[in-house]
Amino acid sequence: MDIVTAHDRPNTVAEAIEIQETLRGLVELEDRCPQEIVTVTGLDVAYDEESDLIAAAAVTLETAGFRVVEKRTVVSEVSFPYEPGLFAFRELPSLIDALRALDHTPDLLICDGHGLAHPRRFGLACHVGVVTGLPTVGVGKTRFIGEHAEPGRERGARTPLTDGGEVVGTVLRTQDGVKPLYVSVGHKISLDNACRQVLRLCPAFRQPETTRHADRLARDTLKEALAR
DNA sequence: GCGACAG
DNA sequence: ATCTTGTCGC
Repeated sequence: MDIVTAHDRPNTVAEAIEIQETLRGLVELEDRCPQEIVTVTGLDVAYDEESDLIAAAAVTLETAGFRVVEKRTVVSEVSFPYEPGLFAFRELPSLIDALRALDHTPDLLICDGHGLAHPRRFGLACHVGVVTGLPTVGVGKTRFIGEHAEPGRERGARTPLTDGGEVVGTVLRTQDGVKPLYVSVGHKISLDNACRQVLRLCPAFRQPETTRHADRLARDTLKEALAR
């Protein structure tokens, strides 16, 4: 698929923050998802502290049946340290390369990190969305910012995630009794639709099928790369 | 100044 | 993210 916007590689924390402040203005909040979301791509990475290697995976599924239709992986060296609020700069280069290698452009991207639920309202999901021009959803496993009430224990239960008086995401229970997921808008999708899609992608487990596939593929790819 | 802090 | 055994529950 084509990548519409080039992404900068900052050399300092201050530079990275500056880039976020600039790109945040490009996030589109209007839902521009197709009526029928046929394919969804899950993104995830795996790291190796010793070698500084990072393996990124992009797996595209058909929403009807969750069949894998395409998958790509990329192994490279990390170029930015982990910094809360800036970790997009660590994963972005590899993720974008994996996406670029896809033959078909998906209808939606599911990211393993927050979107608007970020200190500067520009988490990984927003960054991926702006760079690809595609609708993206941010799915976090733990809270980063904001406050929220505990959602009911049943699948589908949710409570708003608020920060500084504004709703920045939704705390969504994707299975009965499991820890909830933190869903937030990345780009070109409404929070309501984002939750609907995430719930649809979680028919049996806590995490979306897309993320589960990408997570496993990234891990296996890294292990294979380290074995040689 | 003291905690909190996506992956 | 990753390091890790046993163990509770379906």
